[in-house]
Amino acid sequence: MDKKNTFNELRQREREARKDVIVDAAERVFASKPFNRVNMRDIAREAGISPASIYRYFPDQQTLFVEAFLRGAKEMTSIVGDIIDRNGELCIESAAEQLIDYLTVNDQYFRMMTHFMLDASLSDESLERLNQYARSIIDQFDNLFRREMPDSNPRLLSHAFFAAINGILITFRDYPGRSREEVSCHMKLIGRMIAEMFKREITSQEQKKSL
Amino acid sequence: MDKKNTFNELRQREREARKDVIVDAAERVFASKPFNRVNMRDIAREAGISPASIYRYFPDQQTLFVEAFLRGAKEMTSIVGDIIDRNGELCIESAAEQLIDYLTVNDQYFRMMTHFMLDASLSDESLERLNQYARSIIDQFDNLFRREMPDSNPRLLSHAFFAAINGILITFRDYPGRSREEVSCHMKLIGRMIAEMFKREITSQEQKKSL
DNA sequence: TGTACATCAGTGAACGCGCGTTCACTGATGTAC
DNA sequence: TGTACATCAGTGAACGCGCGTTCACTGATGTAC
Repeated sequence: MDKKNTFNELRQREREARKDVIVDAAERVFASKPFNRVNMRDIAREAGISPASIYRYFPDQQTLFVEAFLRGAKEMTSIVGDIIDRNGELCIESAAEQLIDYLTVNDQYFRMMTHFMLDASLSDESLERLNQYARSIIDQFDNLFRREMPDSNPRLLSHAFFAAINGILITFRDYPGRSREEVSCHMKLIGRMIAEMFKREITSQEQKKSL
Repeated sequence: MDKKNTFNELRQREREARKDVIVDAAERVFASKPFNRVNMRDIAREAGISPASIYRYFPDQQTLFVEAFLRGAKEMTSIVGDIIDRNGELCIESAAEQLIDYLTVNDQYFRMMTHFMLDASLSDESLERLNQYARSIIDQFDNLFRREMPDSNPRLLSHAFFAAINGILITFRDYPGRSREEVSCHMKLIGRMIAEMFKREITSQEQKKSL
């Protein structure tokens, strides 16, 4: 009985490992071409298996895509966390700048996120997983703001900041007739500007409280 | 010779009128279902013609879609202009709020805009037309800001404001588990908050200048 | 140790659907003589 | 006024492609007796 369990566990683990191979392949494909042109055959080719095999591990495309997104997104979260921690001295400007920088260079996940936000008709489960993720990102921003205004609820600020950063990336991403470098520079400029406004907002809120 | 010209002109005008019928139909379809599920057969049905007929007036789908977008977008521009003019007393907050309101209710064009910004691989001509449009919208924001800070260049502020509004709409549009009403309310709250920050930014810039 | 059977990974080929677009054709209207 | 011809709108049907997904099958490995 004991043995049987270990056997099953092993087999289960192997199965998970093979699932991972597919998700890894998916991530690589997403990194290599625009999200909306990635298909199952691409991923199968990258993983070195037949398209049909994918369906042994994932019920449908959407589930795989969300899985791959969340995998990469976890890295994104931790980097966002690092950026925020590294800027301990109320340097919201530099946090904004670094965030924009990171999301410009590694834009696959950002693209996927916007896709899920705008076009996708997701299953309830996928939706729930994605929302959980969005919340975890916004939590990070909470940390950023709470350091500067303890005993306040920074949730609204976090929402606004998150939305503003999203807006900058989406709006200027494909700025026509500019090099990638120039666009990035412009986005960071705007980002810094908005971050300054948030900083001022915080000090103003703190002043009000101390009255 | 004279007669011939008038004849040709007439025919040309009739042709334009029929083109309009198609664009009108397209607009109605876009209003009735999510942008990414609209197809040529839908539009043909709505216009009461066969799909093949559309190709007598438009070389391809993209051209028609951009045409339809720009048609509706013109209305959007003029409404944005009205909102800005109506809020002559530096009421950026209320401008933001009304903008968000309008773009939430008439969300077709906003959806199309994000589509063009993110997914579309457009022809140079379409791209140019869309950029011209984006510039005209940003010009409107310039007007909003320039009233409060004459002799300054508000372009960066306009960019930032435009991006922030976009970000709010995209980020919270499909907020899970909330009614349309609640979502709209939340977006307007965030919008007002950000608008206040912009107001403070303006007065701060003006103070600096007067030193 | 051998045999019959179950389980599961993996696959090539095909299914099926959506959809942009084109083809070959009809019918109406204008034009030249 | 009639006739031959050109032009153009409009269309039903089909083409062609992409792509998610399923089918029917093979082959390997484990299990029961």
